[in-house]
Amino acid sequence: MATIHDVALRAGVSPKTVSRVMNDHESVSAKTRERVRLAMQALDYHPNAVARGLRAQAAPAVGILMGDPSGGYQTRIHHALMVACLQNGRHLSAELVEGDLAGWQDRIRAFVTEGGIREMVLLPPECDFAPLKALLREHDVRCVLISPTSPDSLSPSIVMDDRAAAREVVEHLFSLGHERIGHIAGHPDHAASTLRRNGFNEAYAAAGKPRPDPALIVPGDFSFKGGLAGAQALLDMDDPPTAIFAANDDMAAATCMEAQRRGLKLPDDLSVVGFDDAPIAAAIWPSLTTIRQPFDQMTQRAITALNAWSANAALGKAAATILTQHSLVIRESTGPVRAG
Amino acid sequence: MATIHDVALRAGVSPKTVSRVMNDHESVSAKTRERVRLAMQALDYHPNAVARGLRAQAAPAVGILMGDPSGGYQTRIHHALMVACLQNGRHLSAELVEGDLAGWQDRIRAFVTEGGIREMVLLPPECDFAPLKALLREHDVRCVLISPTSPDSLSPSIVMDDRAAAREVVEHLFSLGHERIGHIAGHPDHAASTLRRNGFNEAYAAAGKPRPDPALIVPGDFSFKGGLAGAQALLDMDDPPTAIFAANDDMAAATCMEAQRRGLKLPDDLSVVGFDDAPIAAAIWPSLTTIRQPFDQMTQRAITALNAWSANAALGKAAATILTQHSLVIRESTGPVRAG
DNA sequence: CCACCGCATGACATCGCTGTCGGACTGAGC
DNA sequence: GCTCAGTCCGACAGCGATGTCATGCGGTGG
Repeated sequence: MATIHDVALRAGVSPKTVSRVMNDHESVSAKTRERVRLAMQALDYHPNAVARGLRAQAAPAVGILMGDPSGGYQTRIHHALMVACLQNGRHLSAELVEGDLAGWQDRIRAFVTEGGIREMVLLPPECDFAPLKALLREHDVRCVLISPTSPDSLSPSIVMDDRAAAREVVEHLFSLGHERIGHIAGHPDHAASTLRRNGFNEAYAAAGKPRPDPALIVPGDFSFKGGLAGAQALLDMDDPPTAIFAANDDMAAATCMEAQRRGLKLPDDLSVVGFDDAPIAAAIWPSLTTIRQPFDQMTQRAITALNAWSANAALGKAAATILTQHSLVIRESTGPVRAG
Repeated sequence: MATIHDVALRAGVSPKTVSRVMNDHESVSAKTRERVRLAMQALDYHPNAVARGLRAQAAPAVGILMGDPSGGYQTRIHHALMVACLQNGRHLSAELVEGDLAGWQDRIRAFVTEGGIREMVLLPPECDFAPLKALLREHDVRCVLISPTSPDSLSPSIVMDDRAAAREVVEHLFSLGHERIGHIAGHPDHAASTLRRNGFNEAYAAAGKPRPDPALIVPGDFSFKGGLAGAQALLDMDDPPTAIFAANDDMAAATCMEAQRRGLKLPDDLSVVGFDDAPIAAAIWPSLTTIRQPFDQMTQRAITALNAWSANAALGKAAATILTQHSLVIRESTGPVRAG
C-alpha cells in the first residue's frame, strides 16, 4: 500500500507538498502539482482515511443511530443517506440504539469518544430526545436532525409538516364522503404521533365540522401488532367508522388485514389510509393510500447541511430549518363511502 | 478528552503500561494495574479507536456491503449483525453497492484501502460474486460469507440448505393435497434462486411423482413487481395451479395481492408459500407460510468466525462451513386443496 | 547594492496508541 | 559478593497524514 511518503519520493518533493496537492491547498506551482498527480496515479495511491482521522481528531464518517428496523422508515432513510454520502465522498457509520436512553448513553459516548464521530444525523424518534441531544452537544458533535417535531435552535433540521399532511389525509376522506373516520395514533414516544393526531382533529375544524368523536381515536405504537389491536377496537364499535387513518403504513396494513379477516371488502366497506409510503404500502392488497416523504431530498439536504457546517463553523449558531414537501399518494385502499 | 498520556501521568506510570493494562498484556503487577484502572476511571478515559486503527493498520470496524434494501433480507441481516457486533465490542461499517460490479470496484477498493477495512461480511448476492471475492482477497481482506451458494474454500461460510427448504415447502403442499404447484423463481443473479428451483423439482422426484409441468415454473426477480407478473402468468393459465411457491416473501405477497384482485379466496382457492419470513410475511392477509432463517444465529456465528480468525491467523486456510437450521413456518396462506 | 516582500516548498513535530528493545530491580544460587 | 534469570516497566520510534514555522528564491523599490 503506497503512502504519501512513497508518492513524495517518486515525485521528488516532500510529503507535505503531496498533502497540499491532495487538499487543493495554498500555492503549489502547476508543474509540481502535475508531477505529484502523476506519481499518485502511477502508484495507485489512496490516502489513508484512518491516519487522516487521527490527525484531524475525527473519524472520517458521519454517525447515525439506528433502532428497530421494523416499519422500514429508518431503513429507507439509512439507504438514502448512504447514497447521499456516496455522492459527497463521505461515509456513514451506524450505531445501534435499542431500549431506553439510559442504556445507550455509555454506548453513544463510546461511539463519539472512541469512534471519533464528530458529525451525526439523528432520525425520529431519537431526534426529539433532549437528553440525547444534550449529550451529543456536550461532546461537540454536530447534529443534523431529520424530521424532528420541534426544530432545534442549535442543529439544522430537515422537517416535514406532519400536521398538514394529516389534514390532507382527512380532507381526502371528506371528499369521498366519509364523516366517521377512525384514527390509530402512533407511538407515544414519537412526537410525530401527536402532530398527526392534531392534524386529524384540525381537519374537522377547518372544514367547519363538529369535533370528531373522541372514541374514534385509539392508541397505537407504529407496529403491525399495535395496528391490529387498534383496528379491532375501532371495528368492534357499535357504530364503526367508514374510514380509518392509521399513523403509519404498518398499522394501516394491519387494519386492512383485520378488516379482511372480518370479511369486509376494501375499499367499499372501509377506506384505509397510512402514512410514510413504506414499501408495504404498495405491497398489499388493496394498495395503500398514504403520505410520501421525499427521503432522497431530505437526506441529500442533511449531508449538504453538514458540508456547509464544516465549511463554515459559524453556521451551527444559526441553525436552519429546511421544510420538505410531502405528497398524498392515492391508491386502492380509499374509495367513496358506501351509500346508506 | 483524556488520552493515554493523561492516564499515565495520573497513575504515575508510562503510557505503555497503561496500554498494557488495557490490552491485558504481559505482566503488570496487580498494584500497578489497579492504580491504572483507577486513573482511567477517574478521567473517564476511552481509548481512541482511530489512533488504534492507525497503529494497527486497520480500521476498527467490520465492513459490510449493502445493496438494494427492498425485500428486507439485507436489512434484517444488517440489524442482526449490528447486534452481534455490539455484543462482541466491534463496529460495522457499511458501503453501498448498487448496479454492476464494474461500478463498485473502485469504491470497494477505496473502502478497503482508504477506509482500512480488513474484515468483511458478505451477503447474497455479493457473496457469490467471484470477481468481488478475488478483489477482496487481493487486498487481504478477511471475508465471512453469509449464505453463499457454494461455500468458498478460502472464507468461512454460514450457509443454509435452500434446496432442502424448498423441498419441505413442496412436501407441505403435497400433504395438503396439492399436485399442481406453480413456482415463481428468484432473481437469476442470486444463486439461491437455482437451489430453490431445484429443490422444488426434487420434491416431485422424492415423492415418486412425475416431473412437474415446466410451464408451472415462471421467472421472477425477488421484487414485488416481478412477483405480480409471475402470479399473473400462472393464474392466466388454462389450468392454473392450486398452490404457488414463490422464491421469496415479496413475490408471495404479490401473488396474494394478484389473486385477491381476481376475486380468489385464500387459501381456499389458492395456497401461497413464500421464503425468508420477512416482516411482510406476517403483515399481510392471509399471513404467509414461509421458510424462516435464523438470522441472529447466522450473524452471531459470522462474528465469532471473524474473532476466531483474528485470534488465529491460520484459520483462514481451513475455512469452515457452518450450516444453520431453517424452519417451515405455517401460517394462513396455505390450506387443503379444494375438492373438485 | 541592500532591505524587504511574497511565493513555493521543506523540516519537524504531532495526533493517540503500541511494538521493540533494553534497563532496573528482585531474589536465588554459588 | 557476584552472576543470572525472571519480572516489571519505560524510552523510543513509528503508523500516515498535516499544521506550524522556517527557508530559499526571485523580484521590487529605494
